Amino acid sequence: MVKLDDYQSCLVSHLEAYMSLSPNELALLAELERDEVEFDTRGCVQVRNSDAKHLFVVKRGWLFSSIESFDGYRHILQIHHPGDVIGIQNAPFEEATCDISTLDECVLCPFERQALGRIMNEQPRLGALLIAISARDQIVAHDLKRATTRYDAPGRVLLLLLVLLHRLRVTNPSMDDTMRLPLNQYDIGDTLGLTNVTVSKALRALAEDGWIAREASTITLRRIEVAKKRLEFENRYAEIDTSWFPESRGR
Amino acid sequence: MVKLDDYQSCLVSHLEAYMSLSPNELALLAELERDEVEFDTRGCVQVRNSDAKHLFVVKRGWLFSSIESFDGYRHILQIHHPGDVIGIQNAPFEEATCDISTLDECVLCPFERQALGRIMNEQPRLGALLIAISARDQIVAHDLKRATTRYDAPGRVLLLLLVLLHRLRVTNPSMDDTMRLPLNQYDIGDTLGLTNVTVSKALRALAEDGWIAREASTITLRRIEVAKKRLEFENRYAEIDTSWFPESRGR
DNA sequence: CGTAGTGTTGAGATCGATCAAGCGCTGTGG
DNA sequence: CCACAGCGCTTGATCGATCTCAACACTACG
Repeated sequence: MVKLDDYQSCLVSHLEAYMSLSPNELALLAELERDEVEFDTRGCVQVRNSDAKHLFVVKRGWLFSSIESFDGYRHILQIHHPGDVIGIQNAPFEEATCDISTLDECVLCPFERQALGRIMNEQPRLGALLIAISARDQIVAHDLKRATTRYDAPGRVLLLLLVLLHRLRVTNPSMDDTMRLPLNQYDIGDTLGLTNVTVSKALRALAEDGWIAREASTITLRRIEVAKKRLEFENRYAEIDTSWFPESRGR
Repeated sequence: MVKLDDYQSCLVSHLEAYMSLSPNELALLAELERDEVEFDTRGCVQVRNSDAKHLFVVKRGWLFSSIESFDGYRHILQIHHPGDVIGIQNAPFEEATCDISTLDECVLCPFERQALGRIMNEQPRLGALLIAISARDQIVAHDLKRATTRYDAPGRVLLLLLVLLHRLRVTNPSMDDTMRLPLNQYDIGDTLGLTNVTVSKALRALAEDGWIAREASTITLRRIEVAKKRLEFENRYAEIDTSWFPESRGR
């Protein structure tokens, strides 16, 4: 258990990138982030089929949701960053539909699933935003799925890098084209339906063709605009249409 | 424009499979289904990047959401059945993120995106259920994505058939193991990341191995329980945990 | 100094894509 | 009634991208 009061809430930055929040909404969000739990690198946060009592706000660190088959294969469904809420799309199910693991040292804020119902009841506008962000993440997952069936290995890897960079920029607007990548090549492979071997070769090819520059676990993207066009990349993170949201409640 | 007042609403059957609805909630739903529009077989309902003003309730017929790349490839994201609401996961975006096309003669009920906000405001419990159903469909999409990267062609096709059968049973509880399949082999391929040729061979292999029986566009599944285990199929349609939903509003 | 985790490289095997030809059915027009 | 075109489906041959298997390099760490 660690207290990090000096951190500005990443969740608030994430949400305020799309909509400015009222004091009441901020107060409700603060409740979600009341408890903090620290997790080690490469640790396990949630096990599939266990009782999914909690959702999590990511305060620090990267995580991923995955499913492991009985023959040992792992499929990574989604990658989570600071400012994300994990578990909204699992809300329909009592038991966790996937494993959740850390890629980093992480600080998470667990909160009860009931809180989601309370938000929808008391501050429906905030509820709509959380739902919309979760829906946006699903669209991103669709984009990656399409790449998985349509592009070769280097194309898939490059698209994933583009997606990650644009996601990070939402909560770090000052970022340039360089990012730290805590995923190893097995992780990337399990996200894109490739093996670590193919990922290694794809990264090498991307570097040789001048799409990326690598240095340890840091990656710089080059020729981003060209890459976006080639891969038909759409930045799903740019904006969220809030025009249909219910009105903010005074209290 | 066609009136079909004698139809029991499939949307209501779909929702009541998971939660019984109050008169107020039913009244709000009825408003969504006020307008009816008929579409021809293999027609276009929505074009990507057009103004996504409407969501749709499916009253009759099958549809699919897809994305077409500029090189002509089509990727099918989701298949829609009577009783579905199309467009909830696109709500965050002003412009449609995908095309929507019919597979059948369809009857749809278009409604304004604002209505979703109103439901979340006035009947948050009903809003939560609609969101939960949309989230469930995303989990199903994840299952199919996993199959796409992990299983060979016959495995993918068989999993898709299992998914479709279980979805149809939600709104037709009396169904047996036979269903009409308005998808052609190109459609199946575009859903699973295969070509029509591979789908043809996969269906043939499945029939030879006794997993399915075919007759025109009708398919009967055999040895369903064994297939479920082999493919680690989970029936996401069985139940939705409503325990966290906000309370029903008296008015 | 040994071990575990990660990344690299190469050789052979495999599954699905591609290409191509042909079949059966349906609707249309002569 | 027949000829024809279009569509969906089938089947076979060849090709290529990725997987599998295996060996090895590098680093961190005890």
